[in-house]
Amino acid sequence: MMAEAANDTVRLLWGPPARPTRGPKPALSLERIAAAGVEVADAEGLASVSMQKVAGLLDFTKMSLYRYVPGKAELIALMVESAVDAPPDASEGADWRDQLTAWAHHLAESFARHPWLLDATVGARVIGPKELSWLEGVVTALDGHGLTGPERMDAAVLLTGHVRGIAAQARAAGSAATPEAELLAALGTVVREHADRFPAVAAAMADPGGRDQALEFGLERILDGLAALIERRADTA
Amino acid sequence: MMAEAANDTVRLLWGPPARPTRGPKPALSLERIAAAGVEVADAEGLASVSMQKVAGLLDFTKMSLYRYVPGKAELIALMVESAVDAPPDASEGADWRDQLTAWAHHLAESFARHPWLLDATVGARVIGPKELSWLEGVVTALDGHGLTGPERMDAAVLLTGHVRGIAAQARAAGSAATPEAELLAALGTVVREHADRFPAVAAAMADPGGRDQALEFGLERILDGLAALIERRADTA
DNA sequence: AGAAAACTGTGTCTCGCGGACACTGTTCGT
DNA sequence: ACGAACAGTGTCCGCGAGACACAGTTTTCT
Repeated sequence: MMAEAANDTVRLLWGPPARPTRGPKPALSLERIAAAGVEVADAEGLASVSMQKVAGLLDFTKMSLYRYVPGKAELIALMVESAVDAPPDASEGADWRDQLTAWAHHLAESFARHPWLLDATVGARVIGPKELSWLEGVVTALDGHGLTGPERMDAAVLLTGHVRGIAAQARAAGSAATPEAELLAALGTVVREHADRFPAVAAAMADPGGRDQALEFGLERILDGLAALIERRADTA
Repeated sequence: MMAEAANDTVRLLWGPPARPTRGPKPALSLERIAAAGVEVADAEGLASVSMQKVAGLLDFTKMSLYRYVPGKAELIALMVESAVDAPPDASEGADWRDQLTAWAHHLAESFARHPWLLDATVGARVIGPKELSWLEGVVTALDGHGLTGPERMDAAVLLTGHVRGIAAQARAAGSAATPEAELLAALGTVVREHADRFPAVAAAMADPGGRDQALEFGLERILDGLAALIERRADTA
């Protein structure tokens, strides 16, 4: 039964548009539904996405959505596929390092545009074509530099994890007036109050320095590390 | 009002045990409640944690929990603090690289023991002492190697992001019979069926090679990258 | 000592959620 | 023309978080 659900989702994300014949023409479409869901999530967060709200935005009943989508999980999967950008195509001229840099920046932009993607892409789920093409981008960029298949996949996990971490941090710090900023301020207060127990963090937070370099910083470290490995492999080849 | 909630949570996680005087003695404690929550989450996942279930496990009414905890968010914050291990203390003898390696492995173990920590630590939230001490661990290990405060914090984000990514992947692949494995199998099928659109991923997945190296792989790359930076800083000093 | 105040645990209620199901109305293939 | 397949609706259920009023218990103040 869980297998059925997985198959349903796979068909929704990967299958053909599903062309039935008889009966009234559907007034809605997966695209419109997904777009409405994205609109709600962008405005009020993923937690506020409910069948009611999405249907209401389209001037339909909640239950009518179930004619298109088996359940909420599938709706969110569609929203992810709809909201995530297509990865930059691997410009053949650029070397792997430039390609991956562009890749990471584009992915970070997707997360910045739709912060709820962070919440929607946690945990086990069926992956869609667009999401998979991001993975493909990394693996392609690293092709032919002496790395094994699993190693290239690991590199993708590494890069994705970093961009996600940065996006999470950016969301917490972003848009000064949001309740999230409240929490960041609370963290600062707490650290200052307990500076004796957390001297290193307290000192590091007091230390000025160009902020907003977090994406770049981690990215450069990762790419340096990959470059070192690639060089080592080239030497021993 | 959101600020109130944040302050409540800070007080719960950071404040003193809160010693009231009058009235009947509380039959419960934050520790027992958090432990019960952890038990539910370990057994059935974070999504199954409800006030009802947690209260039932303690043979109490749902509403009695609200005498201890302002709401569900705070309960989960307590659960996180209760479930996460203490970071390894910075053995003075070891160099930063060994310290961070141990750090990453220990953190990964926490995630392995309590997979729901991945879900519980997404998004904006108040951070507790134990969680903060993990951050302190990284910043301390990197102290005195020419890195600025923000850079050391960025390194922590980088490492945390990686361990999280690995934990997420491990959870998806783990315990063969779970529904999660179903999804992984579905991904394999999909990639094989669309090998024309995703040749690099298809090839990489077909490529054999020692699996379960993902944590090590990314960690080595990150540490190599950090080592390169540290060396560069030492040269120009 | 006694009364008032503060606190704990409970029962009841509301609202919003996801989803099942039966029903009416529409459209197309035969 | 007629019946099958399909679209959208209304009603219903169970579960979740949380508000609130209440009864019982313990401390503190007069």
